Amino acid sequence: MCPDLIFLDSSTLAHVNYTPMIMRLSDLNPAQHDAATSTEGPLLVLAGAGSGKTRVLTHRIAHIVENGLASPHQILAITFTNKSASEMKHRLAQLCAAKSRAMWVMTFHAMCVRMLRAHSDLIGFDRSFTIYDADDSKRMIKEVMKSIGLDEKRYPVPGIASRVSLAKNELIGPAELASSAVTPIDKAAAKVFARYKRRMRDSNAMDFDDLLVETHTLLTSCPEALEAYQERFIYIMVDEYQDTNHAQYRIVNLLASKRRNLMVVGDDDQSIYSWRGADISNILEFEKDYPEAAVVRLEQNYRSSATILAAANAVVANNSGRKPKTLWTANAGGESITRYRAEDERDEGRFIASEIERLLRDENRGYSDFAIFYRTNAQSRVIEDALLRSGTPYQIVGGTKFFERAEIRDVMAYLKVMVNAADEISLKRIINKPRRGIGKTTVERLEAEAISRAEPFEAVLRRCAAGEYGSGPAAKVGPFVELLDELRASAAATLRDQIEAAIERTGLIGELQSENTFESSGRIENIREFLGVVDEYASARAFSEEEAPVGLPGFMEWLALRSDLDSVAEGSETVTLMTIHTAKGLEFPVVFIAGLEDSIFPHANSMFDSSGLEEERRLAYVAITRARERLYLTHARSRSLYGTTNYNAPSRFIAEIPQEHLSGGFVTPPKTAVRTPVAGAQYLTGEVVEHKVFGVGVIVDVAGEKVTVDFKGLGRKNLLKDFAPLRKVQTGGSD
DNA sequence: TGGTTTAGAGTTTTT
DNA sequence: CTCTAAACCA
Repeated sequence: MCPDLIFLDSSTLAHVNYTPMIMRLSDLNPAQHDAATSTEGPLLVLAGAGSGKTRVLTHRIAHIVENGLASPHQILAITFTNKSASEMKHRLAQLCAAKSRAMWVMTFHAMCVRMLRAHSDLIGFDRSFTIYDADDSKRMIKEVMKSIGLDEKRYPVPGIASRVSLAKNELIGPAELASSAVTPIDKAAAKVFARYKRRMRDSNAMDFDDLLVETHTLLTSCPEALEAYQERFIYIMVDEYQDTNHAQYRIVNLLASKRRNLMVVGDDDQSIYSWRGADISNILEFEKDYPEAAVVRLEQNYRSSATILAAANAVVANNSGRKPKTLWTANAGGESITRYRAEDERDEGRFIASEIERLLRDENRGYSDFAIFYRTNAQSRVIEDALLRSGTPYQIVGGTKFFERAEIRDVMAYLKVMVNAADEISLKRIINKPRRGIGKTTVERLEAEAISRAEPFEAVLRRCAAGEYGSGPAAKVGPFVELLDELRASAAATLRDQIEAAIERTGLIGELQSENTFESSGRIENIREFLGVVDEYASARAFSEEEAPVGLPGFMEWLALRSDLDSVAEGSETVTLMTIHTAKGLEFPVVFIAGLEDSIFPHANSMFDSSGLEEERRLAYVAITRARERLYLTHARSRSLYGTTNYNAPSRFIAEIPQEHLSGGFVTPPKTAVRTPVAGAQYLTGEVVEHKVFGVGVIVDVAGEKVTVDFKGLGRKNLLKDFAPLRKVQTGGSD
């Protein structure tokens, strides 16, 4: 997908000459070599940050194949992200060429989907089941709550959803959750869970958690299936083991229990997803589960300067219950860490922007050398603002997501309904999009009818279209049902043609065109961009496995399991902004960690219990260890958040770094760094402009100092008209 | 039914 | 402060 990316996380690249096509175990240090060649029996690899674990994993797999210990299709390597899966695949392709194709190198969820599709009949789902994302899942929970009369005010949907999700991650079912429920909200969650489960099954849909739960069910209730996989996978490897939840842990154990050639790689100090059900004890207690396990520690860090590593070590040393390990490096001491105490968050942004400009000049660096991390997304705004003022090109990773846009979700809902007629949530989403006069009351009546008849929603729609509920609704619903039939019957030469024709036929674009506003033209643009995603899929699929489903169902599966992170444009010369969670697994020469204040980082909600605080500390450890050469820690004396100003103490994590590694504290930013603003420009709504970072966009609104610009593919941005690096574009259209 | 207004909520989010 | 979603009115 992004060939340039292959080595991005290759922490070892700096010291080893990587030679494609030739596997050289001699390139590994003794511990790495040990981990790569200890193939028989269980193995726990404790891999510190930047210690070359991906390198070990790929060399180990290559070693297994080269020595004929197993053939490629008998190897299973599980990762957490698509990004690390594709990185590993690329590296394997270079190490052992075509043989890597038959291997299962994929995420947990992708593995589950593959198993579930192969055996869907055994677990009572149709092969064409839909994967619901968090938004679909929340809608379903909402519907369930409405149907049993639970008040959303008293029982907030996110609270119910997270309880259900955590239960699933623990492999706890509705009945068990009900029996352990004490508080009203827990009782409500258990009630919702039971019905949710039923409705999901009726809709032939699974959410992300269900993929794990159902796979576990499959493997425990169908011994033949389990045995087949146990026989097949001679060697199993799991990356980021510290982030496995209980369901994942059980699935791995089931698969590995026969041959016991299980290698898990992880770092307990980098466990930062416990709030999502990740269970750190899975790694801490691996040796209890597998008493015969060998343990290898990768303790040499190849990434960071000695100073940065010392700071990271010092911070994380304050946590208790860690696996004992000391990360060391042969790298030079390097620059001391710069601490900057800003007056407020604007000053903080200004400092970061000016330091970037200074290093760019004095150290001859490029923009892509820099990354800015923050604890919460809300912090990015002010930093963006400062970067815009200084004319620094940047990209935000995470943030507003293309696939969360309403118009994209609408298109996807149509496609889901085409694949899976039982998908009620998607059906309800599109029933009145574009507007066809089917309002809330009609939908509610049809829904009640569906429940009382115990029929699928679409069946009731067909009754309605046939006139069972009068001619008025029939006239509205009839054309919709016809549309569905047509979409499902459509045949086209290519997937792209099929989807393009479907979008056209739905009338979504037609409605947006008749709106004829700048916003609607942006939405049309987004829908067109969606077709680009189809092409992206086609090319991604072109050089991957043949076992995966093809056509529209294959595309929908790929869409459901992909993430926005996959499409991050890494080749571009920009500063990168992201949350610390997103930064895990990446590295940059220069790193800024912003907002190091108590109640921001550590976050107020996690500050007052020790497990929460320890996870925040691990987050700090992850953030610090992303830096190769230079590290900046910034905090602000005052910070306004949600309209109120707070005075936060500097983060306790700063105090945990030995003073000899810190410099500054009161660095004054040079004022000269701020670029001359392009003051005085007048913009009118509808004008086309070009932005240094965001590209071409249309002015949607002008209000005082601010202009709102709708950028192609990026959506709307509020910019300061006198500072933003904007330039008027002569032509009328933005194609 | 559909547009407008107002009320409330706002850590982190690999899939 | 700023975005989203439910209530409200035409």
